[in-house]
Amino acid sequence: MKVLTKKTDYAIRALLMLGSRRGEYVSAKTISTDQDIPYQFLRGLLQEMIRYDLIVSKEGAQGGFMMKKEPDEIPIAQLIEIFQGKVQVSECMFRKQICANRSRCVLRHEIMRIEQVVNSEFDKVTIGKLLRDLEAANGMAHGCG
Amino acid sequence: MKVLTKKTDYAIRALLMLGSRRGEYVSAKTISTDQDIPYQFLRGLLQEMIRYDLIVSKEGAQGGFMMKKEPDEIPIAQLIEIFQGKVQVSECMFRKQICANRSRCVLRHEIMRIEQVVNSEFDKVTIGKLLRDLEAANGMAHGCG
DNA sequence: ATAACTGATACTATATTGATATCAATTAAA
DNA sequence: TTTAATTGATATCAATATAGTATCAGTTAT
Repeated sequence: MKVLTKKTDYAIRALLMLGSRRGEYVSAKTISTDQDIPYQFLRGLLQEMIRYDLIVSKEGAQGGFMMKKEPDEIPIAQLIEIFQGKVQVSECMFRKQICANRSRCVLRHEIMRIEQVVNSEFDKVTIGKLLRDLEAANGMAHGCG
Repeated sequence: MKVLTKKTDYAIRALLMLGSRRGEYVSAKTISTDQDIPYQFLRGLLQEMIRYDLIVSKEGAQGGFMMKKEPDEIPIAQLIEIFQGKVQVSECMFRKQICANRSRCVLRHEIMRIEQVVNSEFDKVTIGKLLRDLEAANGMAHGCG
């Protein structure tokens, strides 16, 4: 079970790069080369992130992409939602048996509870937090592990 | 993002049925009809669960499947692992940048931490627990929600 | 004018998920 | 002892999701 798909993974990496170079426009080509992300695939992801107001773009020569939102205001939960759809553990799996009427369904509650835990974990980790972790790691004797 | 696939969902329902009729052999056909699970698909799932020692089978007329393990010893984490593969948030997404050497990678740690939280949640919910929830729900004024 | 860019969109390939079909072997029971 | 109900094993197929490529029009700094 893969929790993060390539799309989300690439998007996070692109945002980390933009986050570390705030105020400049960074081209898709630069991000693609630097982060080793397939160029056209990345273009699509960047467009999508514009639609969600996470970044802005500038067309033409010397154009590129730039962070719009604060890094701390971008939890990876949001990126997962954008690129993989809302986290849903399952539809009420017990409907056929006892859930003619759903809201009191204790089993559903159990499942929803997990859903919330998972989501809240992904909410805690923001691009801002990852950027700070990254800085700290770079400060240390280089190479990790 | 769908956390439980049909396979896992069906497997849980099948186990709940076997769990509520312990000591008897229940045929795939009965489970299929009762739980509205595609027959041949279910057969495959049951075979898989035999391989993992969760259930046993008896061939021939009046044959079927029966729980082998204690319901409390079957966390849905295990079913997810069997039918969807081990939960892995992602490969170290930052390798290219700083993770020539992985084990000290703080970012990787962040990701692994979430992985553990998610897994531990799915570990807490066992077939046994769901069976008790189910009983409690059936005891209440029928229909939930 | 031109080269470096993004916007938009269509397309292809591959993998995963969900489902069906078939036939041999086993067993309870008529 | 035949038959119907069943599992074991395996092959195949369809639908969907994921990953990646290609193309062309429009914009802008130089």
